[in-house]
Amino acid sequence: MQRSRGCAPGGEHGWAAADGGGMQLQRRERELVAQLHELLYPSTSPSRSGASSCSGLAAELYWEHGSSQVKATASCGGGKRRGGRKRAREDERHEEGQGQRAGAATATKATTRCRRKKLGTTTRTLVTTVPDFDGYQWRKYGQKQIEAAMHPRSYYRCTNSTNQGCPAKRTVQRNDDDGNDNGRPKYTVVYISEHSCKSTESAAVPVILETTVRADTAAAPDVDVVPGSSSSAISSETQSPASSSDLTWSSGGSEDGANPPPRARDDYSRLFAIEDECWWWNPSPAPAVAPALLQEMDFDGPIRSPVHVAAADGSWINDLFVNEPPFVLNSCHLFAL
DNA sequence: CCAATTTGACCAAG
DNA sequence: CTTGGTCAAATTGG
Repeated sequence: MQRSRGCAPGGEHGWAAADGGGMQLQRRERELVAQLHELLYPSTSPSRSGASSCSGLAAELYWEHGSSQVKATASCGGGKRRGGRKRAREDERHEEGQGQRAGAATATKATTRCRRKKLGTTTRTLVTTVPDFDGYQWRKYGQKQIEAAMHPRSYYRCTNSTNQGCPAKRTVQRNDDDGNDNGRPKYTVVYISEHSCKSTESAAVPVILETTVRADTAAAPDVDVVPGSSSSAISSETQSPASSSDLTWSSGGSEDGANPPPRARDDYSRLFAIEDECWWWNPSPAPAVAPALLQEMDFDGPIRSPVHVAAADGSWINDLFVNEPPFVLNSCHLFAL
């Protein structure tokens, strides 16, 4: 199984695909993201000065640890549609008889299949407007309409699951309540298990996610890491055009993140400055795409976010997901301390 | 032609 | 029984 056409990291949702030869862009993206990572969480490496902006990520990032209850909403298969059809399982059943039902044939499946969440697995929940942007490559293996949710839930697993047996999985659901009143649907992304795969060319660098996970050790000392007992959240007002450093952190058990944590907020407020602004990735004059126009885009599914990182010297290094048109939804500026 | 997505069936946990 | 998670054939885009 080779990925000659691999999509950009996490890019398998609908319209995200269709990369031409953006391998380089992709790589670049990873680098930038890695930088971002460092800027945000200089835990292991000394922080560097400089500013970065990651569009899309802007919106909101709620993190929860442990087996938290996800609210739902999804990434329907709105984008590109490839295939899908009925499966003649019934026929199989007939041929094989009942034996298969609970017997032999099931054996193989039974071993691999793991219904529901395992108790031991780690789960992290993220609420964002750009569910695709996590630096990993995922392969969709299912979609399900959840009862309580308006939108279906998409199931992804790491593309290296087969190669390296990476257990990492994730589900993406579009929130129904957050509404599109502002053209930016949010998605709840639940990450199950951690990546055991080595990031090769096809696999992007573990970005924000991993970092955030480590919030317990370095990034957010305040945050309790006990699974299910705490959660941290970053939220930003994506609508206010100039609401920079409008962040809300929550470390309580509330899923909404209503409790403004102690100092975490302070620290991160300085790190984050989110603005509802659009950046064009191309240094060269890009088509004047009105921000407003962007909001009108109809996102049926998760979107991949472009990355904009500022160089230390002040110049902007813009990077966009491969094959993406020169525009972004919004951006978040990250200012390193 | 290959590989990723779609999508309904399957099936175990609650 | 209900519901959510997974499988895998079919399908299609590149």
